[in-house]
Parts: sequence; structure tokens; C-alpha cells
Amino acid sequence: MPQVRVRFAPSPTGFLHIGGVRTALFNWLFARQQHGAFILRIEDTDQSRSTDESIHAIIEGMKWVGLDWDEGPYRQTERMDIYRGHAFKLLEMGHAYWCVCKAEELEARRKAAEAKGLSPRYDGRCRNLGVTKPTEEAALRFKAPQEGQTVVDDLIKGTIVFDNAVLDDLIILRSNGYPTYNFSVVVDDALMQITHVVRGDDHLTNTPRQVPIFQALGFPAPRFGHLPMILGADKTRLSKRHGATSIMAYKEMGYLPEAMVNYLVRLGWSHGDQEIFTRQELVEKFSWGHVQKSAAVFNPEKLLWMNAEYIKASPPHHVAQALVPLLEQAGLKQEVEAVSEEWVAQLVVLVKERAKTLVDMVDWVKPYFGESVVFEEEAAKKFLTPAIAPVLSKLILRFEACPTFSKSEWEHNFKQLVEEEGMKMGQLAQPVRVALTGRTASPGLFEVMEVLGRDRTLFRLQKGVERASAG
RNA sequence: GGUCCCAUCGUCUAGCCUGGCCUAGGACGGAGCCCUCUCAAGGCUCAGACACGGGUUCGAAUCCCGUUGGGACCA
Repeated sequence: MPQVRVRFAPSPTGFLHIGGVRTALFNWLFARQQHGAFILRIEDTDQSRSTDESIHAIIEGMKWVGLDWDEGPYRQTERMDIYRGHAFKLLEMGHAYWCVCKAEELEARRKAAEAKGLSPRYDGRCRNLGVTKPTEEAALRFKAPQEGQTVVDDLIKGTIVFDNAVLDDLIILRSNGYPTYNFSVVVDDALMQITHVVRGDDHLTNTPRQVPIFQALGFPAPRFGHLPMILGADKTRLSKRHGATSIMAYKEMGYLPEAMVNYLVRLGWSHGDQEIFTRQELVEKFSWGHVQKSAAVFNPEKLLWMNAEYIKASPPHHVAQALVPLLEQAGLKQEVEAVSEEWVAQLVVLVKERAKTLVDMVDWVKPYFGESVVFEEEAAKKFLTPAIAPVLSKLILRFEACPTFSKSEWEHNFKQLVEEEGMKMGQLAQPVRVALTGRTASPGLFEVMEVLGRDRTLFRLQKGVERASAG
């Protein structure tokens, strides 16, 4: 068995699309499982949109989701001579011919055919002309087989039979000297010795056009696998209308790359009822046979759930690392620099059950930076009332009697006071919560105190009393 | 228009190849209950699908044929 070699061949459109990531992912998983090679190739023959920035965007996206490649990135624009060389090789071998039909003529004939209800394919009129001295406007066409069948044993869709009779002679080299998509892909896949071509199923009908070119070039055709598309909620092709489609947009929205990968893989692939997979498990368990044949609707809510699962289950320091840049962006740069990494990790533990994204988490974690806290006006109004001020003061006295913070001890003191005052737990808890965090919703009070520490807890309670007394 | 692909809860899917274990399982979302110092998280419960029609068979979500509906490509 030759080594498995697969590739991901995006065209640079300015950003890396979620669908592209999923395609890359399936290829990568297979390569890693088979101890093969994963190759990155940029299909930038359509140079109009191909810029260094958009190539950089692809690389950045790939790196973020942790898909490393063994070769490349190759760029098609750097391989033009190779395509031309092989096109002429086909010409020499009699597998290609010059076509001198003019673009306008072609267009007119196509329209006419369509009007008659025929398929708009090239009629092959230059095929036997034997043009040897091409004009400026001549294009090179491939002599496609006209009879028989092309059978593709697709990794995902199974056996597919195409009648060669419906194929026309496609252009492989345009009159401007540029290769066409179908040709450059074949040359690249052949030369790079790709063993499995796995791509979106929008390329499925390209396959019977490409297989004969491999054969004419004298290369064995690779195996093919066609992944179903990703759709939006309205079952149309996923686009900006459905929300973010750029993988990096999800980074900005506070998603963990591990969660993205897990979600994207489960969108179209399954292993029984299992939902959460480590990357290692994915590599081990992945199989083409369990890839779905039909298109899948992208479900942002499930992705959000998945992200929350990863936030809860990932090592806190790992989440903290991803969180820090977002905290800095949120204007907490100085505050973050003033604290230890461990303390940030502690914050993560404090709020990880509540935050579904890192962006969420920034908001949850904000009140714990700095000496004092900003009260939410409504919260303060409702809970920091003159009536509660004396109770709060009593609580401070009791806490002050404890030389160090101890969760169980402070909790005990707190509950005792509640009992003595004939209050319900919530009647004191909410004012304390507002004093400590400025808000009505927070993690457990004593966990909050622990993170704040003795001094700051006392300080904030005192501030709370002041506010409460002022009404 | 031609060729090709696809079809299980709202969504992602298990099951299909190797018919019976399926009064169709899980997950997200939804509803409700429990837990509870708030908000979450968690636990439990409920609603919810084999596109349709024919066959084959003792028996079909599973096999065959057709229909319908989606989609892709060809320009």
C-alpha cells in the first residue's frame, strides 16, 4: 500500500470558510489516522481575488483550529509552466487539439442548443480539424472519451456511473495561456501523488471529466470522496446571510478551536451516539463509511452548547490563556497584568459553568478585577436599602473577627447571622451579592469571597454599607 | 433543459450494507418538575421523525421499482 496523501485546496477568497475547515478536517483526520501526508495547496489561478492577505487568512485559520500540513502551501500561480507543459504533452500525444472557435460563436451555439432544449455542450467541430499552427485566440481542448462509462467508486457516496457520451471536450488551456480549473487540479493531484481526493460534493460532476485526464496523462486516478455541503437554516448554501462563515469570526466570538473542530466533525460524521471527542479519539475513530451522504444544516445553537461543554471541561489554565487576549481587548489590560495566571485560572473555575463563550466569560469575570466594583443601578436600588445596612454592618463585624478567610467558617457565620436576624438566606444573600459583584447574578457567594480574598471582600462590603445607608 | 447526488424528530444524527433485538435510540433546541443564596450548571420527565406509493417477504426505516421534493454541476 502506498502512503496516503491527501490535500486541502482552497481558493483564496479573503477568509477561510467554515465549510472549507470541515473539508480540511476530514482530510487531515484521515491523513493522521493513516500516517499519511496532508498537503495544503492554494488554488489561486483565478488571480483576481488572490492576494497575499487572503492566503495569509487561510493559514491563520488552519493554525487556529490546529490543522497542520506536511507539505505546502503550494500556489498554483507558481506552477503555470507545469500546467502548460502538460497541456502540450497531451497535444503531442494526440489527447488534445487546438480549437479555433471564437468565444462569441461558442456562446451563440450554446444559446441555440439551449433554445432547442439540448444540452449546451461543445459540439467538437474542431476536433478533427488538425490545426497545428494555432491563432492567437486558439484554446487547447481535451479529447474526452465519447463512449463507454466512467465509474467512480466514491468513498462517501458509493459507486457512481457516468455515461461518457454526455461529456464534451473541455478546454484545458485558455487562449490567454491560463489553464482551466479542471485541468490544473488534475495536474496537481497527479504530480503531488494525491491518493484520495476529498472535496465538497459540488465537485462531484467534475469527477468524470477529470478521471480521463489522469488517464491520458498516464497517471493512476486517485480515489474520490465527496462531502455533502453545509446549509443555512433555510436549507440554502451557507452564506453570510446565515451569520458568520469565516472561521476566524468564531474565534472573535469567543469559541474554543477544540469546540469548533468537534462540532464541525459531528456535522456529517458520527460514531454511534457519541458527541464529544478528543482529537486523538477523532483520529482513531474517523471513517468514511460513517460520513453522511446528505447535506447538513449548520446549527449555531448546538455549536454554542458544544463550546460551553468545552469551557466546562477544559483545563482552566488553558481556557484562561485563550481568555486573556479578550480581557485585554475589553480594556482590562492593566488589571490583567496586575494578577497572576493562576488567579485568572481561578476566575475561570468560578464562572465556567455559566459562560457559553469566552466573550460571555469576559463579562462574567469583570467584577472581580480592581478594588471596588461598579454597581448596576437597578440592583443597588433594589437590594442595597437603608433597612439592610445594619445587617450588613453586623456581617462585617463577624467576618472581621476571622483573621483569615475560610469558606466553611465564613459560610457558617453568615448563616448564623441570617438565623439570628430571622431572615431567609436570600434576603441577605442578594444584598451581599450586589455589594460584592455589583450585580444580582453571580457564582456562589462564598466562592466569590474566596476569589476576592478577605480584604477585598471586607472592603466591598463596607462600600455596600455606605451605598445602602445613602439609600 | 441534460447529467449526477440526496431524503429518519425543528436541527445534528444512530439504526440501513448483513431485513425481525425499533411500540425507531442519542444530542441540540423547546416545555415541565427537582435541586437552590441569585444566575447558571446538573438530575428527572414530556412533546417531537422513518417524504409518498407500489412490490419482495411470515416480517421492511432497512431490499427492489416508481413518484414527489430538495440540491449540485454544465453556461
